[in-house]
Amino acid sequence: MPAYRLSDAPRRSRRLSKMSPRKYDEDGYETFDLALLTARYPSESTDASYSPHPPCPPSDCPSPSPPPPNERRLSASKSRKHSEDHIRRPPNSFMVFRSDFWDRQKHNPTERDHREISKMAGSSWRSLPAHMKEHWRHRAAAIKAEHSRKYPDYKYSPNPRRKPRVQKKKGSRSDQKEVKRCEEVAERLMRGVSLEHGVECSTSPRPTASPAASSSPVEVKVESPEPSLAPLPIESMRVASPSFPVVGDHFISPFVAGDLKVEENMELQYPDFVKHEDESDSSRQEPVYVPTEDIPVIDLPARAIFGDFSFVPTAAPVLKEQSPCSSPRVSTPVLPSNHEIDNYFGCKPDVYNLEPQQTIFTNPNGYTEVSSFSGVEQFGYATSYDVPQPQAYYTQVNSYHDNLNFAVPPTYYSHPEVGTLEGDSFDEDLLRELAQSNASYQF
DNA sequence: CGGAATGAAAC
DNA sequence: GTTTCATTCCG
Repeated sequence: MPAYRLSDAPRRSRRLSKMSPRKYDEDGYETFDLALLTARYPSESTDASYSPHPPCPPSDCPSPSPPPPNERRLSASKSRKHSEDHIRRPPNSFMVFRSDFWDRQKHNPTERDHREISKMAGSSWRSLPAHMKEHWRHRAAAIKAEHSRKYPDYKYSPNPRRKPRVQKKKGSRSDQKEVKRCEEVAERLMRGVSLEHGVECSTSPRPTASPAASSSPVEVKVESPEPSLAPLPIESMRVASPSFPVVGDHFISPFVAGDLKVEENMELQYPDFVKHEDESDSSRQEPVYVPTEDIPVIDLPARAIFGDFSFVPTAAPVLKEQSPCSSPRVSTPVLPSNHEIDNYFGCKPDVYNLEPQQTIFTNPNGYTEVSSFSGVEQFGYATSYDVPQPQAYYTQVNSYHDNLNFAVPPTYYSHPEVGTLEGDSFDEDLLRELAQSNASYQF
């Protein structure tokens, strides 16, 4: 049974993240369709980078098996890696994080040397709040789950050990001082400190194989007016893209720009949303910090759990000016209108425009997610503010990653036993039956 | 192609 | 405990 609500604290509407869609260049990301339930993969990726494992419908794609053992044996790791049938390991949480870390900066990088990028990512990682690390672990777990689905026979089989005895020095994962300094730089990045002052973590000269080389310090260049890396006062913090800002425990999306004044007991909330077709609309209001208690408590029905999948029907919130919602096709949760949702949550919830092949599902960790398709962010991020049906809403509650509450049009409920609308196997009656047999599900 | 990070999985 | 390899791309 998936852990869903981790906290007993009241659910409050809060939206801390609205990252722009990201594309993953490599397998495991871009092709991460998690087509547990639905059929089609994207026809093609628009991304210039090519996935070595092109998308392919599960039905058409014989489940890949690991390369023949002998072939694996004789190839060097490099050629093996590049061989067509080599199946890469799923990335661990840090690798996913690092990819994201780079993704945020690559369009406007202050540092191009990936040895430094890695150092900064490492620093950021170590300073990441636990719940955010959990977020990345959860993403890695989902990627891994998809990897297993795609390659059921995959087994990690590293090359035979070549250097039996090159003992890495204890401190060689970086010299302690260097770590510290880099952490300071990374912290600035993480907090979204504007980089306009030329803060950079200039690398030590290229490290040689000699362990002594690792002791060369990281030089931190900070041009005036900031002479040092003294911690920034939070109240004057400037959040700028590209950044990965964290305020206290909270993740703030990079698109949040401007001076934010943050005080204790305040949390980020988006203002009443004004329809913007265009992100560059200058009238767009920035999110503001408000007292926590001012954020309306959300009282949502319990999550329905169907075996491996679960859904949270978002009941129509009680609004002052309640109006009928979009009409569901079957007896499913009544979806509030966009306007109602905006009012209710005090902000624009992220909206997913689900493609036919997309679906809502609960991943092995018990988190609700939207399956991905090519070129579009797969987890928890808005893909659009336009809301043609079908659509799904979610708001973030209590933390960045957990307690996602979805409202999904009935046609997009999916279940292994029920199927999805996409397939012909979608069985509304069975869905209804399952739903009714589950006391926690409320229509 | 090494390297820089962290972590999973295999020895 | 030690090694490889996941990501990324500059030097």
